[in-house]
Amino acid sequence: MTGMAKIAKAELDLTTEEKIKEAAGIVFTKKGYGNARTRDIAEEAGINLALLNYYFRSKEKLFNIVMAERIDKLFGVLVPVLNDESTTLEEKLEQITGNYITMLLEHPDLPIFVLSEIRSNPEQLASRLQARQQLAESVFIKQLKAKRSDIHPFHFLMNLLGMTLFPFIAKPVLEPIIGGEDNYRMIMEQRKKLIPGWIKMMLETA
Amino acid sequence: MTGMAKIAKAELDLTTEEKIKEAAGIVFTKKGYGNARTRDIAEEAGINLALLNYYFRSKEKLFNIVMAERIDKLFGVLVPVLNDESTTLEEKLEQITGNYITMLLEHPDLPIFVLSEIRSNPEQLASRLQARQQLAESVFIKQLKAKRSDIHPFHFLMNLLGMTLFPFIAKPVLEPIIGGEDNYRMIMEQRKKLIPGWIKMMLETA
DNA sequence: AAATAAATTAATCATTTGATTAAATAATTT
DNA sequence: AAATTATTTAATCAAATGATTAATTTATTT
Repeated sequence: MTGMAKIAKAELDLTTEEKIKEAAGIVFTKKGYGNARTRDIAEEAGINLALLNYYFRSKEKLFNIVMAERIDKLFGVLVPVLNDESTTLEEKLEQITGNYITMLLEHPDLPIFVLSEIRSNPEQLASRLQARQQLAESVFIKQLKAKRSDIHPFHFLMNLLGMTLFPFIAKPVLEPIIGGEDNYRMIMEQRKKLIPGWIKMMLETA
Repeated sequence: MTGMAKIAKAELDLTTEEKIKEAAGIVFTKKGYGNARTRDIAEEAGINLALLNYYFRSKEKLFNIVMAERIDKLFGVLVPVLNDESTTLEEKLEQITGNYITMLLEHPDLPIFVLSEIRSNPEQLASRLQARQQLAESVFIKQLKAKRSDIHPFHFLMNLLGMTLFPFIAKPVLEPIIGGEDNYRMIMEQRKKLIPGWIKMMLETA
């Protein structure tokens, strides 16, 4: 009612459209496209179901918007680093691992969401990743080749991403085994330094 | 019509129940529970839709049977090796990587299927993995601790599984980048020897 | 062979679910 | 303020979908 409140409200609250998109992100990410109900999303957003279609036309269109954002988020950590001419290979390793682990501790089910939706709908989504040539000719790959010409550079990329992302992909299985959220987080923090070290080791040892 | 044909048919063909289970495995694995239609499964199996419910009562019961089999298949590669008192740590590394890669080249979407269904339904499924204590006290973990007491043994487990499983989880993204199925398979065959070597390196280098 | 049980099918049901409509309310423009 | 446009809601629709039923065919038992 007061000016204060008005301003606070304007800053804190999201528009209806944003609320729906936020809710859709939560529900789609948790349940996947097929298991998500538009009614779940409407409820999560605290809006009437019809509004979802008013703003986004259909479940599929809403999903595509959410998915595009998630793909950007997941690959946005990687792509800029890969083509940075100004950093060494070692710096790139540290950046990629550090950036990913920091981001994924906040959004742990991002990788499994993106990858499992790509699997269940390869035509639509895999095409959106025009990484192809882009990655193969990246600075990062060239740096790897220069360091170890005897082993295909993709091996090291797989190792880096596997060691970094897999613990999040398998989190529902690993976390209880490790002994809860705090231990899990601690282990992941340790890996920010450990993984780049291990990759360097692989690159240097004959 | 001939005796020959009869015998061949009896040996090659599956019972209706088995056909449905096979088809359910294919459809559920490709699409996930939510995106799979019981009609898809019936069609894949070449049977009438009603037969699915005649044999399995419901989509959910059928899914649980398929999922239990898949969980067994995915963890069956790991668990027996982990508790083998008769093999060295190094032998275990080779067995786990070799067994997994061989199996996953035939069933590449097994890990993402199991892990993404666990994510979208943690209560039901995560409980089925009573690995907890079992894994933490396994021979494998003890051998890791004995070799490197300064680093939590789960780090090495994550590395082993991450490097081995992640390339399959991300296959839809990686395979096109690598340059098709043949190249992908070749890289994976190389990793059977490379991964155990890298893990040994991590364990030995100070 | 007759009777009984098991397997299969076509048709249908009931619910869920994505989407729409028409009316009501709120905001903006004239 | 009146008119217009944008937003929101309750009610409803139509299609998809999991499941069932009753009848038919096939296999097994008596």
